[in-house]
Amino acid sequence: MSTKKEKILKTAMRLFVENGIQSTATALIAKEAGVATGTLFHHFKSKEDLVNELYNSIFDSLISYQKEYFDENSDAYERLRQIWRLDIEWGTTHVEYAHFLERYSFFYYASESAIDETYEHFEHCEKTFKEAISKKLMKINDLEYIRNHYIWNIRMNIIYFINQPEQCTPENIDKTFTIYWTGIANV
Amino acid sequence: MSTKKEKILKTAMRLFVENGIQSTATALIAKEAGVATGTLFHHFKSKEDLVNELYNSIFDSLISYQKEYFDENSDAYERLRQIWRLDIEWGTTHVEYAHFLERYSFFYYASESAIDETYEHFEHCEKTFKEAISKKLMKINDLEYIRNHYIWNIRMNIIYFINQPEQCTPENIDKTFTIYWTGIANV
DNA sequence: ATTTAAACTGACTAATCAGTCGGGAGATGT
DNA sequence: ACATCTCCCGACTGATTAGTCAGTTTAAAT
Repeated sequence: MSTKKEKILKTAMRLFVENGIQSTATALIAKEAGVATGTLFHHFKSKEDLVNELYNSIFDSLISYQKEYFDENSDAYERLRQIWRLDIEWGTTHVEYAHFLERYSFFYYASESAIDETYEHFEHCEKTFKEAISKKLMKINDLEYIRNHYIWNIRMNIIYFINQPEQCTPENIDKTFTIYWTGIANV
Repeated sequence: MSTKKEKILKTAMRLFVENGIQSTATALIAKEAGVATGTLFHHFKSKEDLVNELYNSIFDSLISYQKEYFDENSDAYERLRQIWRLDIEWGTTHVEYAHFLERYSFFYYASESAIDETYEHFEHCEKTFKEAISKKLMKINDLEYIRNHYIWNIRMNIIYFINQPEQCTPENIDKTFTIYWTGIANV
């Protein structure tokens, strides 16, 4: 990939996180990246295209991080605990990515569930949720609820740990999962 | 208040919720409200002014709803249970307001904690959180965490119940609070 | 050395935006 | 009858935006 394209992507992400996607002008991205506006539109056919390419690369980073460390051969509780930890680890070590995902999900905030769609592609999450439902492991057996509840709590914890990095220890991450699980688990 | 001003406020809220605050043009608000653009800027000195006036009126609605039913003379657990229920009741019976608050908090998304500031004025929440900390009622004794955890879970539940209105019964609202409390409560 | 294609440039355009302004309509007070 | 006020109008302005285009540079291929 050309150096200029990389610079555009990097600068765009920084500006999107700093000022929001809508309020970042393509001309500013080009200027701060040290290229002409024409160059930006040579590599990306539109601003939306640039935004989506950024999103896809970030989403790939998250997925590949998960895939690398995820162990399918464990029970539902352990799998949820793993994904929880991996998500928070990834978010707190890729701060700009995590912030971009928050921005992006709002950029495409059409319906209320759009925020969740960001994460919906995790089949291993969905599978685990469905197993939890069929085994009645949780106090509520609505997939929609379980999904939202899990994702929102992870997002909340990522933002918390980013803001309080000295609190971000394996023990504390595990503690937050215990809070989650103790609440949702049946009996 | 003049009829036209009311119409502008009502139309603006609808469009802000539908398409976002930034992507709603003042000219469109005026057109859909059936007034001239000059009339809009006669009643509001700027678009930001209009947005803030909307926010204040919605926030007042939430506060007065809380004040009406809130009982200060109960223990921390009971007070959190009350606020939880009142927030969700208010959100699910004022759907457009709830959505506007989500939009607004993102409109002013400067730092990551800006979303929380939406609710920060609830002194009765803060007081209860501090009591919970001093009495060690919760697994975590960081005010920042307790606040975020509580607010994010309420927001999540409001959006869930708005999307699944048939689930929105007093029993289910209480069930969601039990999930919250069972998780966060100490031992 | 010549051709070819991709990367790159930046002035430019058409559209859109928040906000202005000069004036009209109607009500109230004197 | 006159003055004054608020409400209201909509054409207009200046700034900003995403995206274009005609032409230049660079580098690899023949």
